Amino acid sequence: MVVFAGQGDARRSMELLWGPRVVAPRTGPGPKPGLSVEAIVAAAIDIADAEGMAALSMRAVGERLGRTAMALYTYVPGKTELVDLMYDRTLGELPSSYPLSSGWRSAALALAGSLWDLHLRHPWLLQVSPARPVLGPGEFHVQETLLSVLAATGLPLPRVRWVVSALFNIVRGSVQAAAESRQATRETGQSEEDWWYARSALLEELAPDLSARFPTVARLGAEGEYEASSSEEPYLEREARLSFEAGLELLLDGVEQAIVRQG
Amino acid sequence: MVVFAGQGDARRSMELLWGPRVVAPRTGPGPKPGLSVEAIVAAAIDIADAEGMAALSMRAVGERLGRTAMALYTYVPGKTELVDLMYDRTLGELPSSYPLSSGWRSAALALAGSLWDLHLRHPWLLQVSPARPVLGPGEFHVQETLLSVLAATGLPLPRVRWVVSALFNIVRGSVQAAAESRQATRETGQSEEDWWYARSALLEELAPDLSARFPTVARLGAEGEYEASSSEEPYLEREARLSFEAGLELLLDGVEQAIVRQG
DNA sequence: TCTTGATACTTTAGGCTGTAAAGTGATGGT
DNA sequence: ACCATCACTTTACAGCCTAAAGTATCAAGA
Repeated sequence: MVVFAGQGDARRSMELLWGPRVVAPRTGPGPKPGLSVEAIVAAAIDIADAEGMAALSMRAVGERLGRTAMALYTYVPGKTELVDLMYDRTLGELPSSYPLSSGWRSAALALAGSLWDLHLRHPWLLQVSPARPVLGPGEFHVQETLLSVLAATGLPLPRVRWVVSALFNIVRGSVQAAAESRQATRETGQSEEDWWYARSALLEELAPDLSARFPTVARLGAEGEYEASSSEEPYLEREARLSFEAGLELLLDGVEQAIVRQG
Repeated sequence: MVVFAGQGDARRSMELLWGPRVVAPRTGPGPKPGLSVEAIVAAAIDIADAEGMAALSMRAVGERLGRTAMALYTYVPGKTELVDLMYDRTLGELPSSYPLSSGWRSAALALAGSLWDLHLRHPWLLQVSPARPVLGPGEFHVQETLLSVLAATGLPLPRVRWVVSALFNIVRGSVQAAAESRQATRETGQSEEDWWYARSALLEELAPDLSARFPTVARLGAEGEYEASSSEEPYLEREARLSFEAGLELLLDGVEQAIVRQG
């Protein structure tokens, strides 16, 4: 059974999120701190970037900093809060300037691209789903950036929020496909081609009536212009990016129409 | 370091996914099986539905069936495969019939609604992100349903796939917000109102310059017509549903425009 | 200068997890 | 009657998070 943070822990979390990131050196008795919250968060992010969220343990973070796992508890209340900090600090990386001089649409496209890049650099972001919003500066920063760019559509702000939410979800969903494919390739050491080849052989054998049961899927597969990844970009990753761009354009077309309608 | 399934395990997984769900009673020496893969999967789904993915352990599933954890390994290779089965069987629940008689748009809306309901009934679906597609009958069923409904737009199938992907992502993203809010309320025992109240007081205290740093967010909060949940539906859940519906309409507007454009 | 108390960090320990390996006991075919 | 087979349990182990206790280091007060 998971134990949840009480009132006091909530305060502690918020202080870590919003407090000063460079702490004044301690005065008074006792040894000086050898670490800092920010150093711990940075180390944790490095691990998650390089080896995935599954490899992120307190031991691993401690080891990377030359300490034991328990040493971290001097700085951070627990793993949950550490992950919240990783999440919020990483969101804070999103570039904030998207010139509206060539219109809101191109600004929105650029912003969506930044979001995509951010998630591809830190794919574990997608596995971190705080049960409730973290309410840290990074999360506010992302919301502010999205809202302010899309407010340039001239739509009323509550509707802009819906657009923001749809855009955000399209980005996250499609980048997830790209990131997972990349991670699977790295971790299994099996290329997409090998994986597909083995799987489709198995499918053929175990479900020979596949194209009768799922005709549209089969038709799509048959029409598939698979063109064995002529470029560097792996097939699934490319597919994910294309579907991201296409879905985004559709959404923005809808937004444009909404603008026209309301006059 | 995570160890990944080799070739043989892939076969075993696919057999479990595609094989007959009612196994013929064994002949030959030895005791008769007291459980079945389907019973185990059903028990696991029950646990995940009721207590969340974090509460799903092999011990818990075994206990629910009156066995030890290890008994399950007679039927299922490991927890990974069990989760894949849960995922695929649950996707198979999606209703498949969406009459196109009143047009593709209303069919698409109904289908999106079904997807939303399915995810709200089984919120753990969102936490299960198989590194690569499971390729089970349930997954195919969902793809087939989505593709066949949206193929009625008349767009070329590859473009339909992009629409499907965007629609799916909008549903998943917004239902995630709803599900997480619901889960947090259940697990913490703290209502949304209490949570917000405590948090906003803390924010005010720790980040007094909030509305200067994030003016658009602040403006949205100020214009907020929070109307303290007059209905039964909690605020965040209602917000999530509204944003789902609005985002979906925008996307479908974009699709309609694409149809017109291509003539 | 010696003592005191605060504090960074380590050690130990406990309860949880998934699952490998070995043991148990019932069953049906020979 | 024997025996191979197979469902299931027991035991064990490595890993996880983290509570609690112990240790070493430092600054200030007596």
